[in-house]
Amino acid sequence: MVSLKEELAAVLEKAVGKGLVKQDILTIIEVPPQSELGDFAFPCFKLSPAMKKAPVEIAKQLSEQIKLPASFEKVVATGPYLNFFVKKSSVAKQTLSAVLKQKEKFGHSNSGKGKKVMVEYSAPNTNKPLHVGHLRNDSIGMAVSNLLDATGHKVIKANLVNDRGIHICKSMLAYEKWGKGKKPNKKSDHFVGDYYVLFNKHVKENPSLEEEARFLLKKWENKDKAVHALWKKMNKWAIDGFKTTYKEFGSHFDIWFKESEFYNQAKTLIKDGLESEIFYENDDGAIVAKLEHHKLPNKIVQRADGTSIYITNDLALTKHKFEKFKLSESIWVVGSEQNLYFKQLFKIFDLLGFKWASQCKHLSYGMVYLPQGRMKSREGTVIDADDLMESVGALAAKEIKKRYPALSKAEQTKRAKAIALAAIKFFMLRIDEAKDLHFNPEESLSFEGETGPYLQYTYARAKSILRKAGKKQVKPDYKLLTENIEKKLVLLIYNFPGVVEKAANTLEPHLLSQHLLETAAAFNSFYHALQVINADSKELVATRLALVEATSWVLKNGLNLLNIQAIEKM
RNA sequence: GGAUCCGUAGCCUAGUCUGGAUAAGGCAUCUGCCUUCUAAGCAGAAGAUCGUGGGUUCAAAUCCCACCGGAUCCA
Repeated sequence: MVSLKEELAAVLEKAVGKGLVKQDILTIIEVPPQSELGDFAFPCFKLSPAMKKAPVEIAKQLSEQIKLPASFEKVVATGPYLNFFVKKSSVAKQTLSAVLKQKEKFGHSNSGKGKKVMVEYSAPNTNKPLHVGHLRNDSIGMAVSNLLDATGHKVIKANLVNDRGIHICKSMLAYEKWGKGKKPNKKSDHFVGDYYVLFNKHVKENPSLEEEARFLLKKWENKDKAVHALWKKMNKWAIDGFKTTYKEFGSHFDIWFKESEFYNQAKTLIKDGLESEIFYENDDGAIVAKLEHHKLPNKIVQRADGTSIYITNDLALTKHKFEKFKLSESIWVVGSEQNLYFKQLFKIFDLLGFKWASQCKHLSYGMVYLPQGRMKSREGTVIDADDLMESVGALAAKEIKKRYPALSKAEQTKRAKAIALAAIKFFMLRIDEAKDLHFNPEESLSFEGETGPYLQYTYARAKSILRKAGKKQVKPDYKLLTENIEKKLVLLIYNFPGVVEKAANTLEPHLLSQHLLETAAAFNSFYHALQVINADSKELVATRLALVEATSWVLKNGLNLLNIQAIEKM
């Protein structure tokens, strides 16, 4: 389907002649600030020098000469702008009939033409439970995966568990000292996390605990049997706990990697790097990647004692990813504090000559802050993921009870869960991924205004109309959609696939979030201004029902792409 | 010390990549609207030196430079 914009650009190219080609014109065409002005606009300033005329006159002249494209009904010169109006009925027919035919899920999974992409997200540490930061990470990771999937790519969702290192040793040490033999008496990842907090509490009085933890890590390095047994036991507790949280939140993974499995697996890479003089050996024996000529600080890739650090494991894991899974692209959903790290990592891949180096992308997102500042898990000042879901769920349940006291307990719980998750996820996905997010547990999660529940509510309203209307007897007549608000809705529905495409290409789910808010707002205005079931004629009822159905389809599919459930009743 | 990101009404954000018409929403405040399809909604009022200063341009929230403030990372 040729887009309206392209149709317009083709005609403008002919009318304007020389200077500008279609590609230029496409970037110049814009949407006027008020819909009354028109649906598309062409500012004539750029033509002024070549035509040696004032933009206002050019607009006037073009408005008289131009031959309108088939989908357009009117062109008006407003000052220096050429404003075009689309033919409502034909766009409505085109858009709505196309949407209504697509009863199924939006998009075309695995069309075969797309890329094979791995999206790595979440990346928990096994010394503590998941917190709001992970929820932002997971929300973005899932949304991006869904967007890529819907736009024809094969997506592999991966979770890299950071299951080794000094942080785990701290939890292990505290457990050895103050919890030895105890079994989890609460959610098992929380049980493990408590010992991490306990360690950090005691280390203030007793700094030698740091030394003991390092000693434990040494023993782990040396494959001490008892230490490995404890490590495995506590990691299992942690990961079992994560799995419950993921299930509740709706995070899915196709594959799990563990950092420990790639620990010290980069020996060949290190050797190659040394031979090709991309790496060099420091005086103390540490291996360093020479990046200073590439406007980056040098990066240690292996410690003086020969042990791996995080980047060493990433070197090995990434090579494994691309080779084993034959990826065309790999995306890391990781916080912005790692921006430099990923620049260095990708530059090292590039220098080592991996041709997939250019297909590595860091989807950087802003940090989540609490009113008291940065979260510090060592001090326990974090918003726990499980606690948050539970408290928002309780809040949602209260709201439901207020509205529908007679509703069954089971239905109440079901709805409360869906609404709470929508509130949390949409809060994470509404804003630009790159921006830091200041999270205030008391104020941040509302069910009103620009929220997930608002979108769910709008969907439920639309579905309610469709339920009450029953079966249509008459065919829609798209010429009957004459109101401005109807036209606005049609154009928003029309734009939905394009927005999804762009959000997928730029890895910016918030573009979709914003579009859904606009669509919902337009639908609610429509809902209040005009009657559907009680409209003047049978034909108008049928036509508006088609509009309602198409809107509900956009909302449902849009929400699902954001990994948010659309609920039929609310 | 160096690098990167951010700064838009009391608060939270969209718009910045790709410059274009009166800077667009939400929260909070105020006024209306439930005997018509779900009021978690709608309509309206009020609220902005787009951090500051300079530059480029017919045109700057948007591009460039400097500075201020905040965050992050590196040493």
